[in-house]
Amino acid sequence: MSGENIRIEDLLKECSSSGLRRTAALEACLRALASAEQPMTLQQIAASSAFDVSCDPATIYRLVSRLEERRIVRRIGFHSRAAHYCLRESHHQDYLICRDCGSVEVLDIACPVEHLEKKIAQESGFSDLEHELEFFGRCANCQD
Amino acid sequence: MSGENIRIEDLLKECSSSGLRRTAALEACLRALASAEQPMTLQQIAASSAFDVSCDPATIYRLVSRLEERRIVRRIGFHSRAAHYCLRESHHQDYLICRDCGSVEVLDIACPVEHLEKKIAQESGFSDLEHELEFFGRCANCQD
DNA sequence: ATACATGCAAACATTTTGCTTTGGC
DNA sequence: GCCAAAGCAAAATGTTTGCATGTAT
Repeated sequence: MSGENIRIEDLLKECSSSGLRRTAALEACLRALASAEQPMTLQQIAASSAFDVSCDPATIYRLVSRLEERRIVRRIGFHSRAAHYCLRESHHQDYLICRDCGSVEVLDIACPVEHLEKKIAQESGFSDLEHELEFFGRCANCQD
Repeated sequence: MSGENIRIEDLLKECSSSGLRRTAALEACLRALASAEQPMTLQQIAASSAFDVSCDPATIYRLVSRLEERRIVRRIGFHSRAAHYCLRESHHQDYLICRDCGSVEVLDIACPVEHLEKKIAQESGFSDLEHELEFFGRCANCQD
């Protein structure tokens, strides 16, 4: 777990140097996100066992928004009503989602889209390009 | 425009044979979707000039839901609060979205993910797999 | 001491449902 | 005539903002 702690510490430093204050809610938020195996909704963050302070939903909303602006977290759409968030890992992840039960699996594949990104950036004039790739289907459990 | 009409007619036949009734709202809905160059929200469908009857938002919601179940339309997440929908074209489309102004461009690229889909289906046990690929960035106009 | 962060409450946008009436088959 | 579709209204859900108070720097 000390590796985890170091990771949180690094993230907190990044937050501080980008102007955020080191509050209990911020730490809890980062811990929750770091401990998750999948992208989480704001509700899931609040309910996470790693989120050990009580705080208002609006606070989590604002925290995660600030983290997103600073590109410390990444927002992911999926198809649920609520947005999902995850720490922006060094390597990009794609997802496999069940249309019926909503389960999410991380696809740790070599994403075939990376090289396209540069080409699209050039042709379109867009900057700061990134992509989101999801596969939707029906999982084994839901096929009956 | 007669090509368009034939296309709508085909879609209506498909709807009928899958149990939907041919109502004015259904026709208007299909026309709106067929005339759009981009995926639309339910509101945009209602506001489309091709949507020439007045009808309740709940009706459009239910219509589009039925069309989605029948896989006549495809739902797309983007990152806006409202879901977007488009007719399920024969060929798959990917998108380029501006994080700032929300503009959407259709990327008519040869999508490099198609072949992955089968592999993922096999390994995961998922069925009816399809994917969604979006690029997010900042468009030329918003870079200042 | 000064901003930034939080809690609380309320507004908002969109989706979703229940129930009655209408209209396609 | 029967059952699906539409209209209307209301609930549910999740996001977003305003303002007073608290707290990290």
